[in-house]
Amino acid sequence: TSTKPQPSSLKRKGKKLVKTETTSSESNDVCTGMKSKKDRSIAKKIKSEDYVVKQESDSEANKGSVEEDEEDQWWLSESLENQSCNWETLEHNGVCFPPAYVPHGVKLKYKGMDIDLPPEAEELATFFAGVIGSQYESNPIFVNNFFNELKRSLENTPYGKLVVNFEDCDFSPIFEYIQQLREQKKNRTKEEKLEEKKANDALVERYGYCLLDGKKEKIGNFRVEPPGLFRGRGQHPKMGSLKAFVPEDITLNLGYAAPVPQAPEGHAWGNIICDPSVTWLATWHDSISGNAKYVFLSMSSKLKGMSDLKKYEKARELKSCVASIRKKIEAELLDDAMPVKQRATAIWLIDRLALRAGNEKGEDEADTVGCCSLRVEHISFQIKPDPENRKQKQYFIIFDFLGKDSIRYYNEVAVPKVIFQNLKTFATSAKKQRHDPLFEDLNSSMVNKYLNGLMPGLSAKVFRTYNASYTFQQELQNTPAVGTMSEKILAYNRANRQVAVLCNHQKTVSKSHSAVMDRLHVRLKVIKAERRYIKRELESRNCKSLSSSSSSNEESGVSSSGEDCVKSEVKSEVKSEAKSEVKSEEENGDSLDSSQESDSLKKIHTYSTEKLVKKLEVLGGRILTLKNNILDKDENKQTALGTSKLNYIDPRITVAWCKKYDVPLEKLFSKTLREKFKWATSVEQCWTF
DNA sequence: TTCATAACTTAGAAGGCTATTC
DNA sequence: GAATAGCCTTCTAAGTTATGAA
Repeated sequence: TSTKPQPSSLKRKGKKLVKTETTSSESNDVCTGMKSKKDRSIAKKIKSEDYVVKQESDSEANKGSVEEDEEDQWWLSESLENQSCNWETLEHNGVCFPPAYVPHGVKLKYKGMDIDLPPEAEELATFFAGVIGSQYESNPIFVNNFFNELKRSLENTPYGKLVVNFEDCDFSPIFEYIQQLREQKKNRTKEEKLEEKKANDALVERYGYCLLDGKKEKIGNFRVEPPGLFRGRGQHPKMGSLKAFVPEDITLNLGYAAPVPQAPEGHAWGNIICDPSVTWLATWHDSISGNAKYVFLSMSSKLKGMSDLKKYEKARELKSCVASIRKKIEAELLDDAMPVKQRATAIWLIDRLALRAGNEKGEDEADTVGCCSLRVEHISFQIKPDPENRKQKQYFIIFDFLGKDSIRYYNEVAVPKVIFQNLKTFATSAKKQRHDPLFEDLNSSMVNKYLNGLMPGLSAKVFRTYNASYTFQQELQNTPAVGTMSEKILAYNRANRQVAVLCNHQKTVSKSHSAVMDRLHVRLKVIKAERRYIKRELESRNCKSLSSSSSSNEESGVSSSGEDCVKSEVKSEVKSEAKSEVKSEEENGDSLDSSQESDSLKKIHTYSTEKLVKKLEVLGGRILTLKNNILDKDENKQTALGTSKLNYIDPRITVAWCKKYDVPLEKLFSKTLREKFKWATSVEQCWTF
């Protein structure tokens, strides 16, 4: 009999322990003889909890004893040292398979002829009909790859030689069928929706959680990716190819004593291993790239939380030594050796522009670059006179390239002369062509190796985290000491936006953006107009009280005093403003409904003066909030704030800021974010990055 | 040293859900 | 109560980095 391998013997990659596959029903006994005392006690606990872990509601989860809560607060006790072993026991129910394809029988038309497709081809055609209306439909790479797949699926059928031209294919019957299904889905009854929710909840209950060292943890992506046409970003050469689902390719990672879950009917797991040196629960291969895909724990889990905390602590460590690192890099910019000069210049860009490292990419991937993989064609040079001192020159580099996800990076940057000269040398040396690499003596692993020598654990991406968090903290200093909630949140979002701009996090402007902005402007005008009506009403009441003593003067149009002059001036100004307001509303076609207008006017006349003054205050507040809202929205139309909030900004900065400015955390972090950053919520308001 | 790749983080899009508006 | 907007979550593509083998 073998003895249970200790985790330390499993830490090296490639030395994974392969378990003998057993099903849940025969499970627990198989390894009994190998269990340690601790394992046995955990196995018992797991059994008593019925293994299939139940989803707790928020309130139920919070009912745990103080002892349990403290146990959950790993950040108070766990060491952040690198550990070769991520867990001692791990149990889960495997992964959730996508439903098998059910043929619908709707025909493809080819040259007007009905084609009765075999199931595989029909599934492919249905995948394609699913992208009709999207940008992929008209993308020649996508269409070509898809059509090759379709032809391949028809090779050994009577249609193999008939279906040869994509242009002769008519997918509209299948498209219409899909639309019908979508419509049906939209029009589901309450009962149907409830039924579906129940079924989904059951899946989440079965597959959505695992037991890691006896503690229930949420799993991130327990559903295996369903088959479909690959939707690569940018000009990906493989887009439109079939991304297959191969059930037998799935490997599960389970604790040594854990029961092996039953594979779905008719299938078997590809492999079962026990490797506590990794955090994934299941893996398979992507049929397009051959790359591994994994099932990991959710971001609210202890393992992910620890990894996050480590990341930010590493960035803080960089903060403490960034000055000396920069000094060293600046000296190396002038080094005679080309590899050193190139490395220093690249690191300067990674640090100051928050560029990604930039690994080399393959032929079968989209042509995107990062710092080390920049090519001559991606930068241009410009020298301008310094506007403040015409005798001085300003040196500019214009960056224009496609970065991660084929998002364009365009930036005109004023740089020190030495950076300008270095880049110019790199771009023009050895008769380089446009498509040649700018840093031919450099790659990302050389940069990282060097950085690691300057500070243990330092790599290119730590600069991005450090600069993002540091910038955010600095920008937050612009928060008004005294301000309304909306002003504070605007300040927060502005700081967030600075970071998003630095990291070049973009989103496509929504189709409805301009319409939404128009509507907000109209709403603002309406409120302003209402405020003016009230002001006018108050003015006239004031005047009436005055006029009782000087009505003759007013009637004759002659003011008895300078004060009256001013009042009438204000009055006429308000009148004309209100008029122009209404006029511009009419021009926009969005004026107040006339009945509404007169209603609100009527009401205003019946209100007491005190009530009107109060209403005036309320409207003032509303106008301010709306103005901030408009500003925020417009500045934000193209910038995605979420990515930096999720991955780059140390959440402790937000927590401390919220405490300092008395802003509820819920205003800034969604439920998932609060769960993810549980470890950050206990910091004091004086905490700094 | 180079190459391949395992294992993880980071990323935008899509679609669902919910609050708001009419 | 329906329509709409926008927030939030899910999905999975696309990066980075460390490590082992050749």
